[in-house]
Amino acid sequence: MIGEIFRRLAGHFGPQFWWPAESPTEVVIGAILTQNTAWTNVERAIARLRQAESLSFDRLHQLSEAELAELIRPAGTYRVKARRLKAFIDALHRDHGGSLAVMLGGPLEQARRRLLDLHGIGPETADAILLYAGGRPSFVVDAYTQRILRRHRLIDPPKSTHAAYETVRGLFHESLPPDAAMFNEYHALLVQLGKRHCRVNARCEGCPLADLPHDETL
DNA sequence: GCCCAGGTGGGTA
DNA sequence: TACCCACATGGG
Repeated sequence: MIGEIFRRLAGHFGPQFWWPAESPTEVVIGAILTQNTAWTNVERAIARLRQAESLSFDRLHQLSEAELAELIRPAGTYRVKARRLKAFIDALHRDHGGSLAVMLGGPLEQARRRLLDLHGIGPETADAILLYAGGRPSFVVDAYTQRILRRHRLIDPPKSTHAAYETVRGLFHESLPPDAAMFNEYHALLVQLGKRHCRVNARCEGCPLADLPHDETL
């Protein structure tokens, strides 16, 4: 069913060109800035960093946390995110010689664990960095994905937010070949579906999954 | 004015 | 472990 849903969404929406970042560095910054935040606000913050010629780990390493916070202010929760960005960059230099490729390399679950151990990197941010910055086949599960799968009764109601995340990620990993380009596209398609059709209590008219079993109240 | 957005961590029971 | 809340800007 996971594969069938992908085929339908890809046929219905077409290519997504998701995560329009110009570099892996920008992906990492965007991944942290977008936590619980609309992407338009992230774009403002990234534009300010670019304007200040600070869109690199080396430059961010030089900035004080307060200076960084001021630059990323349009992204919201900017003091929190400045601390999280600093924590990431500190670890990158301290533990991986400043190399993102080294940090994101090695066995996938070990690399993921290294990210999860950092302050401010939860499962979704870790998977977004692995997939979009590292090209690693680590499926990104967001709120849309969880609701879509619940709506179509492909997962049980979550016991906890953590268990729900890992359950959904595991379902995609066991149902699909470990293909980063496909994981990338699939996540983007699920976000499209979530925004366009699969909203809480929304009707399923026009939805490419409308003929599949579902519960519109979820 | 109110709710939400491509979450996470800390505190409390 | 399982909730509850702070974090904060900009758009609908």
